[in-house]
Formats: sequence, structure tokens, C-alpha cells
Amino acid sequence: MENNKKEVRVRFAPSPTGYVHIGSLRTALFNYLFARHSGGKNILRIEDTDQTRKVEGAVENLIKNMKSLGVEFDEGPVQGGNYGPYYQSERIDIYRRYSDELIAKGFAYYAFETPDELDEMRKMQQLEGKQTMYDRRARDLSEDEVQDKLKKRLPHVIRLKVPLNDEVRFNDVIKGTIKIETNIIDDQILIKSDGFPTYHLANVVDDHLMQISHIIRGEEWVTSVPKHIIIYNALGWEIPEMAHVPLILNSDKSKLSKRQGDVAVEDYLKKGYLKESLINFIALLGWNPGEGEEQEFYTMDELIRKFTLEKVQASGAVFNVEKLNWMNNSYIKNYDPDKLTEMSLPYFEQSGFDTSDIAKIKKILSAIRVYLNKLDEIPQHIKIFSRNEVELENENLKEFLDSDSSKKVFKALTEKFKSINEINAENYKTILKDVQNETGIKGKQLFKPLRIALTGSENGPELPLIAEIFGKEKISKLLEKWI
RNA sequence: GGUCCCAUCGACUAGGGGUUAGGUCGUCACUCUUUCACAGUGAAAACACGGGUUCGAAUCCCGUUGGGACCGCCA
Repeated sequence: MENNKKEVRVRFAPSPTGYVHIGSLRTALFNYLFARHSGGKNILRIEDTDQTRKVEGAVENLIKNMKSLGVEFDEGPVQGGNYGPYYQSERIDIYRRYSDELIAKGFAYYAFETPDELDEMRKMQQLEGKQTMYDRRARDLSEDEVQDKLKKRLPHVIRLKVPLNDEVRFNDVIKGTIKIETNIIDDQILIKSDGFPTYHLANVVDDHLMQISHIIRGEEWVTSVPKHIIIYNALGWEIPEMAHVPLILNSDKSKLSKRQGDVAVEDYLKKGYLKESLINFIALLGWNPGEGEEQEFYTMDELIRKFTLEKVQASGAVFNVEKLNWMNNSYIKNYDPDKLTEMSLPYFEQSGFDTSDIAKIKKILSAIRVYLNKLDEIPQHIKIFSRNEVELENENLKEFLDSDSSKKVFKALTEKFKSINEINAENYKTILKDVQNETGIKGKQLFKPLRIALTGSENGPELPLIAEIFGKEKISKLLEKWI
């Protein structure tokens, strides 16, 4: 089983259907981590053999997203490599060659049923309560019949001739030994009637030709491994190591799906989850370093250093947004202020905030970042900084502003401002101390009315910070209203 | 339904024959802060069940139950 001498070559092989699924990201990440950890190559191969599902720009989008997340490829459609082409649609003649070989060797055969006929067959099987699978009827066609139909150019497919009454066994790095009786394996279509290969053929041929050493992919593929093994054996090829990673689940434990929330990586990025935290979080879904390690935060480099397939979990993992939020908030709180500011700009602009004063934006961020689970929550926290009139959160707050003691505080404060050039968090505190001494008003009586007058709310970021950001003009104006 | 896979707190997980079953998120309480949040401290919270094996089983084996995936001329 061990093939340490062989260079590690892994591949991420998505079909370009338009967006990158969170589960795909994790598979890609695991491939990348494994490749880097073992000094091997990470390959991107585009499985676009389904002409009906092509989406314009999907590949470019995928590569762009992966790159920005830090998942890099050593070979692929963009950077090329010695094993190309990396689009399956450009390798059609290659697959054809091997399907011909399989036919010649008696491991595959032509079949001429139409999709309608097959539907009919499946319906019957369902009615009879039998398992739906191809009944292998075209195996019985005589050589003459086949030649005749081919000559007539009847639409046809090429199917795998599964050896009957046998058993296929393989070892999965994550799941252990898996075995399946061949009698329940479908005579899978290898070449479709449009001449394109199915996933099963293309995948085996490419993995072999591209010298893939480890197949790391989602668990949904385990049941088709036996088909692939039959093909490997028929062609006399060595079978790569297999590692089927568990699924990422909805909170009801079903396969993570659109219906129950966001599944596209872009959705999360758009909402303002940081790339670092998304990667960190996803990596820990189904993998952990073990050995009593209690660290939760990892950089990509640390992940690369610690990642091994053996430590990948065998069971599925629920995608828990709550924990993602916590982790993202943590990243936001500790992020480089300048970079955070830059990343946050779009969210300020989104709510029509004037972003010409970057220094101010930075200050605001430092005041509100503790509240942010994700960047798209910025708008709701900057209202107090963007508006010129204060609207009270509720009417009950008004009494704090109308009281005599509040008026006294407001008056004293605005008076003090006149002798000051600029307010900052520090001198605001000392000024307030002075106000307290002068008026004899302290504690809640002192702070609460001010907060409410300035923000319209009983709670929020620290008042000195707010004062510095507001500046003396704005504060005076807001307070005068109540004097 | 058939086949395959899986099973430790609500969630992510550590542990893998002898542990007070550990950590993180979430929840709750307290402390701190003249606000909320942050931070800190603490609490509640799990080995699905039944049989073996063993002096001893969460840990190994078998079964049951439960959950999931797959059963396309999709990948």
C-alpha cells in the first residue's frame, strides 16, 4: 500500500457549474494541504464532459476564488503542465482510445437503448420493487447485430462489462477496507451517445495519465469506486490511494444544501467572512491535528505543517455558522487595522457612508470591530456616525434628556468645549471629570444622558471613542438641542 | 427498497482497555467595565442500545437501532 517513493500528485477535479460549494472548497483545501505537506503537486482538472451543464466563466471564477483563498495549483488550465490538457472536453480522443481498448479486451460493449427505453426499464424495476440498474441486456447482442447497428449509425453508448460473481475490495485511507459484490454494480456507461465520456471513465483515465498518487474527494463517490477499480484492473493500471472525506452537513445532518442556507463560498465572502477564518474553520470541519492539541486558530502554513489524511474524521460534520461567526469575529478583532479598513470600505460605501476620510473610518472600525461577526454587519453599527440628527431608540429615553440635571451636564460640557481645540478620547475623559466636579453630577446621571443624546441609545461603543470620532462641533450641536 | 459508510456534550472534536471522559462554539451564572459588547472565572451538558472478549470496556468484536450517501447517456 505504501508508495513513499512515488511523488505525491493530487488533483481537485470540479465540474464548472458556476459556483464553488463549501464542500468543494474543503476538498480542494485538503488536497492542497496534503500536497504541500508532502512536497507533492496539486493539480486542477476541469471535468466538463457534460456539455449540457456548461456555465460561462465558471472556471475563471473558480480559479480566482481559490487563489484569493490561498489554495494554489501547480498544474491546471491556467498554468499548464506536462500532463495536459486539463480540460476533459479537450481530451475526448484519449478517452475514446481507451474505451476502444476496453471493448477489444472484452471489458466493455456497445449498447443501443434510448434514454426512454431505459426510463421504462427503471420504472418497471421500481414497480417490481427491484433495485434500479441496467439489466445488461445489450451484453447478449451478437457480434453481427452490433456491427449491423453500428453500420446503420444507430445512436449508442459504450458500457462497462462488470465481471459477475466477484467481489471488489479496496482500502480507503479514511474509511478503511470497503468491499462490494460485483453483481450489484451497474454496467456503467463509459461513453455517452454524444461521444463524450462519463465521469467514471474520464476520471480513471485522467488520474492514471496524470499520474495521480492519491485521490482525495468527497464521500459521495465511495459507491462508485468499485466501477473505477474494475476499469483500472481491465486496463492493467495501478490503483491510486483513495481518501474519501466525510460530507459537510446541514444542521439536520443531511448533505449541505442550498435550501438550508448558503453553500457557495462567494456568498460567505460577500457577507464579509474573512478568507483566513473561512479556511481555518473549514479545515477544522472533519479534520483536527489530534494528540490532545487544543489550538483553534491556524494559519495556512500551520495547517500545511500539521495536516495528514489519517487525522481526517470518518463521520460527517455539521456546518455550524455560530462557530464560524465566533471565529470570524476573532479574526476581525485581531486583524491588521489598515488591512481591515481597506476590506471594510465596500461595506461603508454600501450604506452611503462618506469614505474620503480613511483615518476616520479606521477609528470607527476600531470602535465597532468587537461587534462584528462579519463585515456586512458594519452598516448597522455605523448609523450613529453617519447621521446628523439623533433618533431615539425608544420614547422612554427622552426623559433622560429632559431632566434638569441632564441639561446642567450638557450646558457645562458645551461650555468647556469652547476653550478646547479638538476633542479626543483622552481629553474627553478629563473634561468629563471637570464637568462632574463642577456640577456635582456623577455616575449614571452623568454618562447616560450624554450617551443617549449623542447616539440615541443606551448602549454602544465607548463614549470617549465616539466623542473623538464625532468631534466637538457635532457634539455641541447635538447637545444644544436639549438645553 | 438495495448497497456502502458512519455513531463521545445541542454543534466541532480530544481520548482509543484502568481518565473526576479534556478543549472550543453555543447556553446559563458571576466578575470586570458607571452602557452593550469584549475579556476573565465558573456551571449545566456526551461515550445510542444489547451482547460478547477481558480482572477491567467509551475504547476491541458481533448484533440492534439511528443517521447519511449512492443507486442518471450529472459530476
